[in-house]
Amino acid sequence: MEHGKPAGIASLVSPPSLLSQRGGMREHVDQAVRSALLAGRFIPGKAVTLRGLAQELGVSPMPVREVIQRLAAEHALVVLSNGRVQVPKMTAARFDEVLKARLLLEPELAAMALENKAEIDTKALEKIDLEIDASLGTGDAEGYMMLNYAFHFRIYEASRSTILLPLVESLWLQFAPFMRTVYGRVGTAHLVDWHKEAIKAIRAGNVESLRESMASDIREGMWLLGRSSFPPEEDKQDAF
Amino acid sequence: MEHGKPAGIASLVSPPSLLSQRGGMREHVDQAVRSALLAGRFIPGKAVTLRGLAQELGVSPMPVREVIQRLAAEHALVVLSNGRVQVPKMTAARFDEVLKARLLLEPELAAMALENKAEIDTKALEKIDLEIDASLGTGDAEGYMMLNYAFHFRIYEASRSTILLPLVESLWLQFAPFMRTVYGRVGTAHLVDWHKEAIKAIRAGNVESLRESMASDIREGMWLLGRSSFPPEEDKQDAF
DNA sequence: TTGGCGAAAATGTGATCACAAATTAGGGGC
DNA sequence: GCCCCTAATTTGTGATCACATTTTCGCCAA
Repeated sequence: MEHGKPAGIASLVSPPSLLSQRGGMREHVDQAVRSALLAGRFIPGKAVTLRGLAQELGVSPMPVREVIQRLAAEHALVVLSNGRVQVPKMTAARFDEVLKARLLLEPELAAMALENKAEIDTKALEKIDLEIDASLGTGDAEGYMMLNYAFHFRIYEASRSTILLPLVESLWLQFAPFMRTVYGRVGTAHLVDWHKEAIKAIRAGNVESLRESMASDIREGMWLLGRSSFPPEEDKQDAF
Repeated sequence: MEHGKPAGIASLVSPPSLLSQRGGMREHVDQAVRSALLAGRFIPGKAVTLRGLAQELGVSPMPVREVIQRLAAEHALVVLSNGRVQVPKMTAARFDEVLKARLLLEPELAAMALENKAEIDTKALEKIDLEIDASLGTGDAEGYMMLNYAFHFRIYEASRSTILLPLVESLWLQFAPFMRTVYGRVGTAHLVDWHKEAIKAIRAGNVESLRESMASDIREGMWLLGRSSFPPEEDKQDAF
């Protein structure tokens, strides 16, 4: 398995705004790795090393250790039995379950968000959706993924949820890296979304319509991924 | 706010079986704290200190730090803005969401488990249910909670789930401490469960009946908690 | 070229230290 | 008694170190 720098994680390093607070370094590393995961800059199966990440982010290995444990708890990273850390590989079973979980939780979250309709900036959503169309046109997979994330979570955050929302975030962290690899193979051209229908449902205050728009968006977006082939289990994810 | 030792966390210290492996200390601490949380030996709002836990478990603060980050990522612990760590307090909003999430996920998990019916040891479930009745009779709240956890997850684990199951575990870690405080106030006498109906549904292979049994069990078990009063928001969970 | 053996490098883990920030305790003045 | 200010203690954070294990690389023989 070839190694190599995890491809510009440090690219989106936030200026030292709150880095001098308590846990500032950890927060910095956490956001950097999370963004990288969600944007698909980490390839499934890729090894993640403590000192590597630390050097790349310009911090000591210490905050990186804590962040890795944190992300491992959310199953965004896996710690093999030999201690090595890597981005988990997708399997057919895992994929089916992620789809099921998303369909259970995300429409519900959207419905909850609609109860605080005033907090949903549909104008901003339209802007994001336009940028999504643009990124699809240029084939910018990474940009598409971040924008798609922004679109969904701009809605979900209006739910003021403290339980369901973190669960869904964990799900996104888990399938995003795989998503990226598929887009790298088949491109983003055939992608269609139900964002415009969702915005319409929000404006109309139609909960049921919003639920169905989100469900359709998830189902069709994931369908493209599901038709793709899963990595062969050359070596087991972890040999206990 | 009074302090005090977190009450016998080290009680269930496993013998040094696999403690010399990689990450052995961390695994040890992780299981100890998780068990304590699920059994309700941590009271919501209680401060959890790094050095305190470390000394109690006979390890250096290092593995404790990683475990705390791990549990904080699952929202089983919260890291305040000043760095202090505590067991999160329950609020009405959080409680409603936990109930909603449980009703969405756990019946589904039980249904998935029934697809591997052979892996569900109904004989063991009956034994656990008997012990639950016994613990209710003696008012052993801590024992009841661990047995109730065992009952549910013995079923769920048959689902071979790698996505939904961890999400549900995160939920249990979040409401267990609160559950314990309520039992401490109102006792466990009025507790009724649908475990016998669930076992019957499993034996009959009746998926829909199992779903409803689990939903009823969750609803009625949580109803007792919901009627209880939530801690007044004397001080905010976290002052940013 | 290929397979395997041994040295060298890399990696995670646990421990310890120094430091800053926050909490707590104590004492003095009102 | 009550409040406020200061000192002592506690606590989390980041850094560094030593070590065992693992992986990787280089070399030699078949």
